Amino acid sequence: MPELPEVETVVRDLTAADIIGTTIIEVTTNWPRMIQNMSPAAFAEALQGRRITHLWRRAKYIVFDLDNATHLLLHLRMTGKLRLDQPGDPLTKHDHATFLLDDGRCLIFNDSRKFGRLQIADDRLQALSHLGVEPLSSAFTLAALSARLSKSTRCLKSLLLDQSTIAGLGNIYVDEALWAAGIHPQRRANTLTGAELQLLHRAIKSVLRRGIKNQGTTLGNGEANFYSVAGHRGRNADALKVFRRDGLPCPRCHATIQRAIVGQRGTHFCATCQPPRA
DNA sequence: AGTCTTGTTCGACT
DNA sequence: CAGTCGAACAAGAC
Repeated sequence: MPELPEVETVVRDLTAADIIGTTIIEVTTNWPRMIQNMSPAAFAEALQGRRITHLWRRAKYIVFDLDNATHLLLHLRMTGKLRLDQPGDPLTKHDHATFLLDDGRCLIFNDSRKFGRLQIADDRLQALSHLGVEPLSSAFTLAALSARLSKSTRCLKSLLLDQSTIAGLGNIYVDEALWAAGIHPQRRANTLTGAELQLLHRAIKSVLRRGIKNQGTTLGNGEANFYSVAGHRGRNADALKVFRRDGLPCPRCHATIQRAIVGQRGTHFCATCQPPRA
């Protein structure tokens, strides 16, 4: 599933494909609910003739800055994918939006589960204001993490998945970070010790940086998996220590990795390295 | 055929 | 009221 490292990989691939500087000529969509706050006709009209001036990521959002100071926000949710087609390439199943560019290429948004969302924002700061701190930015300090966690009685994993706390973590990287830090996912957030907060702070940055370096995590071969712009797979699956490895030995202590449902999400951990209580 | 999965939003509960 | 929790969304994988 696209989390921060996967979305960052998509943005880098689009940038490398020289999408910045192109102009959107024509827009088609076929699933009205994927466009937020706007009719499909208004959405197409807002984009046609607009030049893409910059491209960047905030949390799991892809942001296209446009030449009239508006922004196209795209969230891939669980199964959204982008690809760049050459003229004449056929559409495929689950292609839900097309953006014809002035160089003849076509940016295609494909999403088998239709959970992905597109949005036009006049004010990007307001549109993204619900998001918490960017975990690879200088604002993500140990003090910032400690302040947020110490104010909550919530189960730690649920709080880390909350995008208004730390923006960009998802199920894979939360499980990996908690294993790296040696902290049980069901600990209450405000019960972490100073030493545990420091371990978690380092672990979050570490697993995300490694995910980006490996160009994202692609598990299995189904279409629900992550594929970046050129259709290439991420290499980070080999770096995972616990995610979807239940029943296999823990890489650190060789105890069997457990799976449980925490906050309605499949959760993988080592009960020996990550004891229930500190 | 039925269950599970996933990120985010929204409504309900405490 | 604020914080927390769980249902809902959609459709492929198994």
